[in-house]
Amino acid sequence: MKQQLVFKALADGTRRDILRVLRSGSKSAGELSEEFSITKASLSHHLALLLSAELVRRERRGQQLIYSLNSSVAEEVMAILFGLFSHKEDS
Amino acid sequence: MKQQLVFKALADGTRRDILRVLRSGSKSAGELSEEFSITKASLSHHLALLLSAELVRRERRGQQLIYSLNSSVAEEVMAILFGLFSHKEDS
DNA sequence: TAGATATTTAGACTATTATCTAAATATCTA
DNA sequence: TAGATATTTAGATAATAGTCTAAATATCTA
Repeated sequence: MKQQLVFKALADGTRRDILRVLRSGSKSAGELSEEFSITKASLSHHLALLLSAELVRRERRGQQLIYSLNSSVAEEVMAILFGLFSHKEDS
Repeated sequence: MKQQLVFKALADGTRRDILRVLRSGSKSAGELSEEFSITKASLSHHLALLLSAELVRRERRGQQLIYSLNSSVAEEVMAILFGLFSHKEDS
């Protein structure tokens, strides 16, 4: 996991919102775009960043590209946060 | 806690490094600056962002300003990540 | 209180990022 | 295969962010 990519990806509110929307189930790019007031092109840009951070997965279903959460990376992020904030002598 | 401030603060590698350095104990701005190759002014800028996100605390000791971790915010961040990545029907 | 030390603030510059429109690519179906 | 649909990519633009130097502020001490 590339730490810098993950934290940059999480830094944007729209991208965090995308993750929240995907909590209720996988969605195509088009379905996702209905939830946001930005253009499909901008949304695609955000999805590309989430993908490169491996926070979401993508698979093609016919003409559609379906996006879904990749929860395993969340666990890694939390492990890093534990590392950032736990005092050294504590553990 | 202001989510946007926290995630923006964590998005920069230097700031994450500052948090890591502070794991081994509180440090003054000057002591911190010895660990980094940027100017004191730039470091001060990063510390201001970490402060505004409440990821660190600051107290004055004479001429020095001492910075230390604020671990409780880390727990909040992790709770948010759980929220972002856990599937809705799971819980 | 004057000078030294510690740190921040102000202002400028450059790089990165979020957004848009227009064009390109991929897939399906008649 | 032509046209329609779904999505991404390219290129441009405006806002944001990281860094620097120089100046300002706060505290200590002789």
